Amino acid sequence: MPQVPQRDETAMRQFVEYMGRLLADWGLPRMAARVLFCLMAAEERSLTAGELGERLGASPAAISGAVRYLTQIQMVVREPVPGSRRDLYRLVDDSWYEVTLAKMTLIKTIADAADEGVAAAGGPDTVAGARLANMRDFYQWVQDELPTFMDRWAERKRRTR
Amino acid sequence: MPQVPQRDETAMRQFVEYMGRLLADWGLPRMAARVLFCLMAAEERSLTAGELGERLGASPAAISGAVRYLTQIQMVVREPVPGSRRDLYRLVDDSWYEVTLAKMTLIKTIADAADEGVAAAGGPDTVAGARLANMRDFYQWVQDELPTFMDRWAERKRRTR
DNA sequence: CATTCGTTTCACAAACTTGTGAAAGTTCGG
DNA sequence: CCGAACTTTCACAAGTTTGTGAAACGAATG
Repeated sequence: MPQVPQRDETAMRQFVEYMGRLLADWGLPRMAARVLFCLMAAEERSLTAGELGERLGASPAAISGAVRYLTQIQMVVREPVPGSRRDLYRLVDDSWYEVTLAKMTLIKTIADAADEGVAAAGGPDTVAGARLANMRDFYQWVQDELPTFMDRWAERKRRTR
Repeated sequence: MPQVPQRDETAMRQFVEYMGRLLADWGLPRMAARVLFCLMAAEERSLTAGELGERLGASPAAISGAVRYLTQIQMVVREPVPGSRRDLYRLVDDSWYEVTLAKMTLIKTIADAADEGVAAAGGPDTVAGARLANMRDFYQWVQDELPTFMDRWAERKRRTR
């Protein structure tokens, strides 16, 4: 007889902490990353600030700051519950797809900055200018190709659904 | 008569600082980022530690730490000069392409971690498990597509050369 | 073999991040 | 309205990161 899938709470807590650390390296504030994966790991569709604090062993203040950040970058939505003081926090669908796209805006910034550098160097025919132009072209190209790249994921997901 | 391209030292110094800050946000140690762009911005093919320190207004100690880091991640090579105490530091060609690829290994790590999460959640048929499986699939797909993506850049560069 | 120039190492100081406790603010229930 | 339940804000403490000065180290030169 097949074993019914069993949730392993201990492993889950470890997972949340590990993933939190990974995404902290990626640039998210640490507590925000932990809250994010607490939501990812929850069987519930949404959690209150109190529940988050309890599960993570963090103070209400820390949770407050974290969810503010996460709603700011649109990975989490706040859902006020009518007739209650608690707000519910829910993950935004496809937020991973979105946040990865958002991260990529930095690439455009880098390409633009490199272009400034080319000008300051005295144009692309100087030694430094050529180096910088090369860098600019690479990141510009990545920037241009990204939308198509991401569309392919949307396409694939549509097909396998 | 066309104006000869003129290097603007002031703009260049600003560019180095600005780009340094951008890449510090990207995850590089700040001083390493500044050294990197000091090299990018130089007309010379390579610079000594002393020159780097002078141009950046940083101590020898700081330069030492920064170049150690940069050689570690293979964005810079140290070229000892025979019959001299000074080492020269030179940018590695195509290092931007390379470093971007290297950055992407984190994606694989994230996909693997997400897969652990699916198991801990009790499989992809649980609510949390399905969420995590979705995340895993996205990053796994990106990971799989990246080599092809980067090959297209190499291809394009070959054509436009 | 001593001197000098250049680089590296180490301990410490300054600045920044991050999370907590406590108090204030808000919203619902009586 | 008053009290209770949550949440947010703020000042501060703890932990990290980052760069400096000083001393040690190593290599070339006379």
